[in-house]
Amino acid sequence: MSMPEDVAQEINASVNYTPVQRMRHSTAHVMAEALQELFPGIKFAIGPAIDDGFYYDVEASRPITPEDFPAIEARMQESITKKHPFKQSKWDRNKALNYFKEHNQPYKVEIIENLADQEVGIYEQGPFLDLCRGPHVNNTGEIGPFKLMRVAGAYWRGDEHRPMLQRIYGTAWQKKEELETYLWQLEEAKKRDHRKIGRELSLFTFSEDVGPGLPLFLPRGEMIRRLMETYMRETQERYGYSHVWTGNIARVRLYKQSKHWEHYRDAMFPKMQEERDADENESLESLEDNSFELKPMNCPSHITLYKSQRHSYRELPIRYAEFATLHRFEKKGELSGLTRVRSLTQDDSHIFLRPDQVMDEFKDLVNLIREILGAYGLTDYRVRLSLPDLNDHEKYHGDVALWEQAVTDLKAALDATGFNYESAEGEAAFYGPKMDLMAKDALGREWQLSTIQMDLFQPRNFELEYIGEDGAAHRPVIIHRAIMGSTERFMGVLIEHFAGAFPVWLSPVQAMIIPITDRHIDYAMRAQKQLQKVGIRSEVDSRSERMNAKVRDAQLQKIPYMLVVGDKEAENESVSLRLRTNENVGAVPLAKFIEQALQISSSRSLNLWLKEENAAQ
RNA sequence: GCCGAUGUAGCUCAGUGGCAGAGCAACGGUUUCGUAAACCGUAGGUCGUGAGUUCAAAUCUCACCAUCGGCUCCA
Repeated sequence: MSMPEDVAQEINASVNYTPVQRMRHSTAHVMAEALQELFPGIKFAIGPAIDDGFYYDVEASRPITPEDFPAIEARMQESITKKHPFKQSKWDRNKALNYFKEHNQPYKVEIIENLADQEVGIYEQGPFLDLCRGPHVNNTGEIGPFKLMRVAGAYWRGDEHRPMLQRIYGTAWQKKEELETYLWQLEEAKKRDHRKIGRELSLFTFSEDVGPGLPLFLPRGEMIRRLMETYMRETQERYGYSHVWTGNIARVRLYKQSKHWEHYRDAMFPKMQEERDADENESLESLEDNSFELKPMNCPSHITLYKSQRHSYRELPIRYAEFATLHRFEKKGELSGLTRVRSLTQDDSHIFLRPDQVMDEFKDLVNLIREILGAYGLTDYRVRLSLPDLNDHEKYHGDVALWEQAVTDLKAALDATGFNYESAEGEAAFYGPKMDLMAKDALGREWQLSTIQMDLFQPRNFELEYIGEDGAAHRPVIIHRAIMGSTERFMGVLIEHFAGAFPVWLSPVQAMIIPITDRHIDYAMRAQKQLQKVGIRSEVDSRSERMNAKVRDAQLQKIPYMLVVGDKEAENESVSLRLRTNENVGAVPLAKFIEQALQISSSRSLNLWLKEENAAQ
C-alpha cells in the first residue's frame, strides 16, 4: 500500500500554506474544537485547507446535519473571541501514538504509524489538541469570516473499501466582503445551473420511466445539439476528417479483444444475451462472446473499419469521426444533469497514422481545438498530461521503449503549442498517454473538455498495418480524440457558460416577432415568412397578451432579437428591434435586419448586433 | 455503489396526525394595448412508489425509486 503518503502529504503540504490557506486550516482546527465539545467521543481524520475554505473528516456517533451548523458555528465563534493561541510542539512518536490511542483517535494513530519521522508535530489551541504539521495563525482571533457549507460522505483515504467518514465543508476568507462575494458567486452559479435553465428554456428533460441519466431533448434542445454537431462536422471536414457510422451495439467478443471488457466491464450496461442455454457444442464463454453490448466507446468499431481494407502509407493519416451515441453504465450516485449521463454522444475520432506523423497531427489537433472552443468564447485553457507509471506493469502492458518514445513525443508536441501543462504520473489510460484540456467558463470555473490520447496498445493488439514505401507491412499509431467531449456534457457547459443566452447562431429561436395588437399579426406573419426564407429561426407571438408581457416572456426565454411590429412598422416594412440585453435599437428596415442578423448568425459571431458606426449606411 | 439531505399541481413552494393549498403557467371569456407581468373565471394532485402503525397518515415507521450535495470511478 502506498496510500499513506497521501495523508502524510496532507500534513506536509501545510508547510507551504499561503496566509489564507493557513487561516483556513486553522479554521478547520477551530471547527474540530467545537465538534469535540458538541459531539463527545468524535474521531478526527484529516482537516486540510482547500480552494475556498476547509473541511474536516470525522466519525461521530450520529450523523451531523446542516441543522447542527448554527450550534457548531456559535461554538467556533466563542473560541475565536477567546483568542486561544496556537501552541506548537514536537512529540516523540511513541508519546503521540500512546496519547492518540488513549484518546481513542484511531485515524490519528494510523497517520502517525505511516509517518517515518521520530518526532511528530502537535498543535494545541485552548482545549483542543491535534496532530498537525502546521503552520497556523498565531491565535484563534485571527480567523476570518467563515461559514459552514455542507456535510458529505467521504471514504477514509478515498478508498471505497474503508470506512465512510463525514466530511464537513466550510468556507473561510480574510475579509467579510470576500466571503460575501464568494456566496454571491455561488448564487450566480446556481442561477446558471443547466438543469434549471434546461427546464426554463424547454431544452431537455428526464423521466423516471425512461431511466436515470438518459436525457430527452425537446425541439429547442435538439436544435442546439444539431447546430453544435453541424459546426463540428463542418470544421473537422476542413481538417481532413471523414465521418463514419458504426451503429449502437456490438458483440461482447469485440470488447474482449480490445481489453475494454477487462478494464471497464463494470461501467458497461449488462450484456444482451439470447434466451437460450449453451448447447452441448457451445461453451458458456462462447455464449457470452456472442452476446451483445451497447456500445460504450467507438474505438473497437473504428479499428474494425480500418481493418476492413488494406491501407497504403500514402493514405495516412486516416481520420474517422463519428457522433454515435454511446452508453455507459455510470454508478447511480454520480449521475448529474447533462454533465454526467448514461447515454452520451461523443464527438469522437480515431486517427490512424504513421509514427512520423504524430507531431504534425498533434499540432493540427491543437489548432482544431482552439478553433472550435474559441467559437464559443472558451479561450482560457489549462492542460493536464497524463503519463504512465512505468513500474505498474499490471496497468501498462507493452513495450517500455514505445511508451517512453510516446511520452517524449507528446511532451515535445505540447511544448511547441505554448500551452501551460502539468504532468500526472500513473494517470494514463491503459493503452497510452493522454492530454486533457480544461477550459475556463465565463464564471472562471474549469471544465474538462477536450482530450487527445495516444494509443500504443490497440494497433498491436488488433494487428493493424499499413503498407509502407518499402512494400512491407508497418504498424500505425492511433490517436483518440474528442474536442467537445460529448454533445450532452458540452451543451450543459455552454448553458452555464452563456447562462442560457446563447450566441445568435446557436439560439433555437433567434427572433421573436411581437405584434402590438391583433391587427398587426398579418404583417408579423409576412415578416416571419421572409426570415424563414433565409433561414433565420423566428416565431410570432400572437397571443392575446399586452406587448409588455410578450417582451417580458421573450426576454426570459433569452431570445436574441425581439421585433416589435405595429402600425408604423407595417407601413414602411420595418421592425422595431430590441435586444435581449435590454437595448432598444429602434426602427430598422426589415431587409436590413435580415441582412445583419444573417451575417452575425452565419459568421457565428458572439456579438448580438453591430454598433451604429459599423452598421449605419 | 457508499454517506447525508430532499421528493406535495407543468414550475416555485406552503401545509408536521383530523376536509390537499397559494402564486405563476394552462384553458375559457373580456381587453387590442408601443418595449420586462391587463382583468375575470375554469380546470388541474392515487402528496415519488409499496407496505406497516393508527379510529384517522402528505405528516409517524420500514423498504424501494428518483433527485441534490459529496466520496469513488471515468475508455
